[in-house]
Amino acid sequence: MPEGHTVHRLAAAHLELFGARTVTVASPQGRFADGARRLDGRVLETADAHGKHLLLRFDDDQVLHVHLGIYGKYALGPPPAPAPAGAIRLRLTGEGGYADLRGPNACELLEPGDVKTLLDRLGPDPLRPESDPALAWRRISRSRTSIAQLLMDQAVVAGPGNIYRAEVLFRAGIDPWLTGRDLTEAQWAGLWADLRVLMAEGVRTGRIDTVRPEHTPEAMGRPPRVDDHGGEVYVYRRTGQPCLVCETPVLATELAGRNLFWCPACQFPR
DNA sequence: CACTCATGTACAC
DNA sequence: TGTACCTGAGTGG
Repeated sequence: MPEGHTVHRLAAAHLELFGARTVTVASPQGRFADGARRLDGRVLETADAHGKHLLLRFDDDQVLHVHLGIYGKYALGPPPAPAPAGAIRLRLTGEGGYADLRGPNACELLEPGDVKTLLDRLGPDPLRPESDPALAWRRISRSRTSIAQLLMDQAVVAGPGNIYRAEVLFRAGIDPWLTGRDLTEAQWAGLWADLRVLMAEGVRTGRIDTVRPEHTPEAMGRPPRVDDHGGEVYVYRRTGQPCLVCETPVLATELAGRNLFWCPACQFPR
């Protein structure tokens, strides 16, 4: 379930489970057998998330790059690791526990130059304190592309995915089809600040909750509800259901191959 | 069992 | 714009 907050949690978890200790590395499924052999027995030195990319650096300066893509999943836990089940591309085991990786978009060893290339093509990550939102604004303010599409472009902003995209636009009351160049700088500042808040909370809790206290079902006098992805949201995957603020049915459409959800009343009529 | 869908990206045309 | 990648969960028969 990978948006940026998940990957930042994974980085922290890797340091906690394996940091500064020897790690056993295997590829039970076999598709990362060569890489696993090269990493086996090394010490994990750093674990970092940049947007949705996880970078694990080992004591011989080898860097493992993992990107979960849309299917990828980690299963982490304390020892002992369970008998391998299903297609496990990568298994790390150590005294602290185990980490099983399935279905990633990328699981590969990177040369130092590759790491730089990777990081250079990412926009600022709201979860990294040093990130500069002005770098994103430079591209957004010149673009004729919709803000909805720009928010999913990892070269513009690194980390947000389809849920944060939909939710942050809803919370700001912004029409998803507003173009980058028609967005005001103040609106961008607001979106960035909200991404920082929401995603940091996502790192803390491991879920995506975006509904403000005044709009919770309890506060609105409605029956309680749980969204199927585990958190509580305004519009993501709520097609046809009443907007939590104004009760207008939530709309959905496909935009650049992904589902986009929005409230046509709270976020401006088209 | 078959089929659909998914919090993503890269490349082809 | 379309399609491949890749795995599991959910649904329907």
